[in-house]
Amino acid sequence: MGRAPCCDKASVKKGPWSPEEDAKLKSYIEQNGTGGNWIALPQKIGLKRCGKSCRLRWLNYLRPNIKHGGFSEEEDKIILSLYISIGSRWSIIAAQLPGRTDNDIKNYWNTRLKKKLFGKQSRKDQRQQQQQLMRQVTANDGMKQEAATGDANGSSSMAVATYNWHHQAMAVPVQLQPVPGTMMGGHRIGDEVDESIRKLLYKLGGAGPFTTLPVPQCVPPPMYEGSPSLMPPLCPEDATALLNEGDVQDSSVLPALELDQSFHFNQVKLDGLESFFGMSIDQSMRWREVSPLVCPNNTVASSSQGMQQYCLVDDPANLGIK
DNA sequence: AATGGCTACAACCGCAGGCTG
DNA sequence: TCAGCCTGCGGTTGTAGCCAT
Repeated sequence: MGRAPCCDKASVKKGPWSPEEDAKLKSYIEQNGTGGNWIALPQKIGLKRCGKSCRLRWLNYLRPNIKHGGFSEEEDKIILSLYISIGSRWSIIAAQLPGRTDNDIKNYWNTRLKKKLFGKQSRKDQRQQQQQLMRQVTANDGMKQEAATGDANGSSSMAVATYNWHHQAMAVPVQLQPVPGTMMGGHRIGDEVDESIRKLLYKLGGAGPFTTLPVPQCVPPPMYEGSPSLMPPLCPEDATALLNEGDVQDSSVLPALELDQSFHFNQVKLDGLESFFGMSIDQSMRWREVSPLVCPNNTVASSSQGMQQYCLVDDPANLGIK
């Protein structure tokens, strides 16, 4: 027996919302609330929409105080820090950015930030950077001259000034807001505790995202004539079995582990990280060794039991995670 | 001016988990 | 205890608009 569909797909409208539909939904929710039942809501207000669709439209677009586009560098840094720490938990990341929705952040990550991270900038970004650089250069006569002449290596100051986003991201420590509903210093943060977020944070790692997780003691595959092997790491059976378990299989649960393996076996990712951290990363380096570069507060540690802690860029206390 | 490719974003889809009867 | 319902989440898709050629 299959799952009952959330709505009759034949009779519901799909696609972009019209201003009239928006107005109907908005005014109804503002006056009456959702009534705790999204499925019944469209029928109540005469909308030929699926309840899920209404919910999404309200949460991502119609809700008051929603910001769209125009992500600041500070927001970039927060998103990046949290992505490195907890992976694609967009709802948690969104909770740190007032006015932003998980969908917005997810889209922003997929279209912009990921490309920055892996060294590919959109043409729009390139143009903006170019324009910004030109403004800087023209504002500074000396720099302007240098840009025109170039140095002995044939590179100009324009090249030297190439946007180094990852350095900027690392340079400024990110102060994050405590997540509502988490414990801090033995007491709750505020009375408006969001239990669901707290539960979610606990689920991330049992006692919290900063909990310890077993790390398979994998051996890198042999190198062939000095070239990195495409073979997967050689892991003990128990570690492999662990990796096949649902909890650990989810790459977003174990970002540090995933990155660790990626360092060895995915040249594309390696290149991206190398470019991101603005340094040369040796192929033989493991994430454990490199992660302090990502986690300047030494939030990564290995114990003698082969357990590894989550990589959190910021002090967990700043995240309201304990 | 036409067009093909790319980008950004809104919306959809399916799954997992919590709740309830 | 369990089946069904509902919500929330994350991944994916569709498409409008922009840009380069």
